[in-house]
Amino acid sequence: MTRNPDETRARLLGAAFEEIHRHGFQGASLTGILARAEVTKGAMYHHFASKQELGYAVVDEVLKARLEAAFFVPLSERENFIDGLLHTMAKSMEERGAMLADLGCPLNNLAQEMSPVDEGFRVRVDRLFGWWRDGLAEGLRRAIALGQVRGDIDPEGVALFYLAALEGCIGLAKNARSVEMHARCLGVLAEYVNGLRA
Amino acid sequence: MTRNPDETRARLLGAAFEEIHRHGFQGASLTGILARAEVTKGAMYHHFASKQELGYAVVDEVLKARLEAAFFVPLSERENFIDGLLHTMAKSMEERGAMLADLGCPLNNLAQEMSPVDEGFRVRVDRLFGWWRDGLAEGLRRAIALGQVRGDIDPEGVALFYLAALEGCIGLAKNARSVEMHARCLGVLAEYVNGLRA
DNA sequence: AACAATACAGACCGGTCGGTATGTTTGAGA
DNA sequence: TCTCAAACATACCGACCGGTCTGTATTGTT
Repeated sequence: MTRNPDETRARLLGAAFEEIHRHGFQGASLTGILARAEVTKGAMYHHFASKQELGYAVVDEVLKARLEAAFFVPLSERENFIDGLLHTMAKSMEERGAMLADLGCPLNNLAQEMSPVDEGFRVRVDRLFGWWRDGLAEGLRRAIALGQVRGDIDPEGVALFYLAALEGCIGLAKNARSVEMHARCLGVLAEYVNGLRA
Repeated sequence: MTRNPDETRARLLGAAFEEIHRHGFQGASLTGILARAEVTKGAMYHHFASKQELGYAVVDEVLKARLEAAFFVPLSERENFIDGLLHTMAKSMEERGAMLADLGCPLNNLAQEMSPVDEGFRVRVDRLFGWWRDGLAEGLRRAIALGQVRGDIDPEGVALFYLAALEGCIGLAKNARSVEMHARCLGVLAEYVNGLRA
């Protein structure tokens, strides 16, 4: 058996991400994570000090990378900011719509479950939400300067509201197990976003 | 020791609600619930068949009553629907703002945690969300007929979006542990709601 | 080749979990 | 007053939890 510590670590992170996404952090058992990763307990405790530290690493590494791929990258694929924003919504809908309606947003799931329970999770998730929000607000500010977006709006407030609405749509759709509800909710959000154009 | 089965049951429901609100259903231990309720395990298993059934009863009874008190009642305290809606937001903000920014919305917490894990919870929570959404949509339809709200909107879609945004605001504020963020997010939502006026 | 240090493997541990079995007390109806 | 079901109380159970411990195999270093 050839060894590959980096791959072992990556497999643990991937398996932990999926188990946590499905069962929540508290509901995810170490045994389940290890089985999915096909890694033994000894290996896992060699790479991570505890289940908690493994969870933290999932936020810092896996969730961060996913957020970048799902938001920042597609956003930059359009010249116009509003077009870019609508593009991120459409793309995530077609690429991960079923998954989102089924299991919800991994980041927000963790936020809702862990923020009252574990400060370490709360801070880490808050960092990612802050990054996301700042990206939105900054984009809005630039778009206002470029005359793409109305100048009478508060960029920070709208960024916050957009994020809230987006996560809310995913959350409701997840509870209803309905991609159709997800699409419908995003449709109204898209109207709101279009209403921001100058 | 005088006996009072109804009160015992009510105490169990109340304690379960609070423990679940703080730790989530999976994270809430029976022991903790029993300690808070000052009720023994025997008494609890006399009134409820399992922890799951206790949780179901919390949704069907406690959460339902709270939703009625927090939404349907204040909504009907204003003639104009938009005024009523803003009134529910203001009232819940001032009466439960700290609690919401701390622990979030009990109904949505349960939705996010349990819907992928337990179909019984999912269905029950979905029932309450449906009730809420229908109340909003029906109110919007009547308000349109009364000329209070623009006629070019889709009542069901807006109702869904409003609910999503509201829950999203609470969720983000909870993760940030910030009543100020909660207020700010609700402020933008209030602008949106005001924009619905005819 | 010798030696560490790293990377695992897996048995084992104490504790807590939800749940049960059995016994006792209480109070309403006959 | 007697009876019996309802309303509790408590000791206990097996399962599973996260975590540890000891041992072993692999790999880079000298």
